[in-house]
Amino acid sequence: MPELPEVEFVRRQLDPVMTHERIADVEVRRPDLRVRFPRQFRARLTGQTVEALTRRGKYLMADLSSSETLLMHLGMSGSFRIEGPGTRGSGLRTRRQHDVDRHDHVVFHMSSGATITFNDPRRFGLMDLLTTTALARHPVLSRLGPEPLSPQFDASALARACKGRKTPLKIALLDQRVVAGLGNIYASEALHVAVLSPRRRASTIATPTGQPRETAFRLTSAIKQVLTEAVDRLARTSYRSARFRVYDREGQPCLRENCPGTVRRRVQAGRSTFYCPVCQR
DNA sequence: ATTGAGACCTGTCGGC
DNA sequence: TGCCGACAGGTCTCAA
Repeated sequence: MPELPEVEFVRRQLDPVMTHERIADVEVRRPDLRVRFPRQFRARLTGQTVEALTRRGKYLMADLSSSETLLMHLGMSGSFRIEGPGTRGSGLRTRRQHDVDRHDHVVFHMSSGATITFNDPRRFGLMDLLTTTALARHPVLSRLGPEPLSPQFDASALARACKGRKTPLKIALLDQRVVAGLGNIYASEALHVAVLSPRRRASTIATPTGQPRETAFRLTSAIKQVLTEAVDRLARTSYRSARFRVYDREGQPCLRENCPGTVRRRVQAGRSTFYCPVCQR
């Protein structure tokens, strides 16, 4: 479920229970997530204070007093449950106690008494513990593209990253080295806002020398708009209830003013893309 | 160097 | 009801 807006939402949920708080203990119930847990995971975390909880793309990073960093990724199905002092348990509890427990892989016991549980049925998530140098050299993190909501992400940056790429534009947007944090939903959404076809070559938004064309400006602001809206909506309405422009709306009318098109689904690189073949060019 | 296909793992949903 | 395939919001690896 998690793309940048959802990960940012999770970060904001965790921040008050983690930042400036001490980790009293950690239970690892199942260490075989996408990446096997590092050695001494529990020992290296226990007793540490979380100094800051930040996000980069879809990654969460807890800076520890030991100056190591706890790196976390939610994969496809990861979530955190916060319980204990100062919190009201999450609705998950009532639903499926059994499945919830079955996929609880890591439990952080904070010295405040709060408990933070990482649950991930598909186990595509990851947790890792990295020194400052290892973090800077991390093969994925060090190559992440700009944060889409930062000033560093502009039409020039996007055009440069897309220059010469023959991949369909939608696929380029999913490449975290182009821009960090877009996923399958918001890539489709942004392309619809920008009125650009997901099928056109990525290189077409740049000139041969990598200068941004008008389409690059449109796409950049569409990405910012779509992500900002989603972050704001989550902040107001605590999860779900999302209404997308095209995602999962196959066969339904295009919502663009005066567009007679019908939303279509097509598979690109093994993933569903939703778009309006009439207005998106 | 790019790019597509398959793999990873579990759950859910619709059709027969 | 039960079985089966298709599909799910992410990423990695491997072969062409």
